[in-house]
Amino acid sequence: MSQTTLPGLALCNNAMLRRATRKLGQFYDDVLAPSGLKATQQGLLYQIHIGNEPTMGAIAAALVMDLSALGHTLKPLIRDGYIETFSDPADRRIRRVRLTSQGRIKLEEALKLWQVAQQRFEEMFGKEQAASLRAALDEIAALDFDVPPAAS
Amino acid sequence: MSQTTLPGLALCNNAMLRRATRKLGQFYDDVLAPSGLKATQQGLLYQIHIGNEPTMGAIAAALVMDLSALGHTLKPLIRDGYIETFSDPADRRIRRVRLTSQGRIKLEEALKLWQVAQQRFEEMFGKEQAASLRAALDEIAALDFDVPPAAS
DNA sequence: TTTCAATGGTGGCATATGCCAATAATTCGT
DNA sequence: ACGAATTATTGGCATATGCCACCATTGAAA
Repeated sequence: MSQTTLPGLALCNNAMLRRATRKLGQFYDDVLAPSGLKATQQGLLYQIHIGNEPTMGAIAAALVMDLSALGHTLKPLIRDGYIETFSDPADRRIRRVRLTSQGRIKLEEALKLWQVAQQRFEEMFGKEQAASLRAALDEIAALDFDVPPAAS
Repeated sequence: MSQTTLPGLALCNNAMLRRATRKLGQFYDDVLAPSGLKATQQGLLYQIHIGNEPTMGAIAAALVMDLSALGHTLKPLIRDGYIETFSDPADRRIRRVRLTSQGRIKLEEALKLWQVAQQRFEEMFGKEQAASLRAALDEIAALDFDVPPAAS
């Protein structure tokens, strides 16, 4: 009877977010499977595609992702020949990323599948509700939890 | 100009969900850091705590998580002495999980920090909005994307 | 220009998650 | 009771993500 009395983790915003992410991620991954890409990879390719040979830092910032995490995540995509990186001639610390022609083809293929997943999900969840959910999620991603000390 | 014309990934429900999860996860993790637990681990300890010596399968189902993933995630917690598993006497295939006394203490400690994170987030995002967000996320976790073939 | 702090990445290590192929323990049909 | 089908886990391998330490390059100060 304990479990009916205690609050459960349904109150934790973070836990609920992760749980829904697992669920939705599996669905998008399933639909994208025929392309051989995971949803995260497709998103990454797309982000690179819409950027203008973006820098790693720019991509990481756009995705609210740790720079080193991004680096790790790019590796399989580089290995599989979908993207390539190159140093910015003006500042050799900077590395820019772009799709290879193979990457462009693969992205196009994956986008078709993505549309299927996206549509199917919104059909079940509600297009309106999906839009407001995305808005809320965007707000969260933009929140500025003030960094602790920052003794300037 | 490409990037101002093309839709960006803000339309992808899955990508937005992941992005928000990264952001919020980092925040909760930061706040929980003094306890030495990640937010995922705290959530797991809590889930075990409110269950009645739950089975691995029950926990995985509640969290909409792959059973093997759960197994992997439990390892550090077992290693650190916060939880322990034991076979169900009635069905030795089943393994049940429970907190150790050390785990109960650690969970209590982490819960205090969790409240701080939870409160701070809701203060910024809005208590009402957080509640409806959780409701939406719960709905997603409960969706039944009909499994493909299932030729019964 | 010599030096040094700041910027941008990479590599190592650890957790989070998933899929698939064993394994072990049960259950069931005959 | 025996062997097939089922159930509950574990282990191996791969991606997703983060933190921290370290290296290369710049830009600014002395």
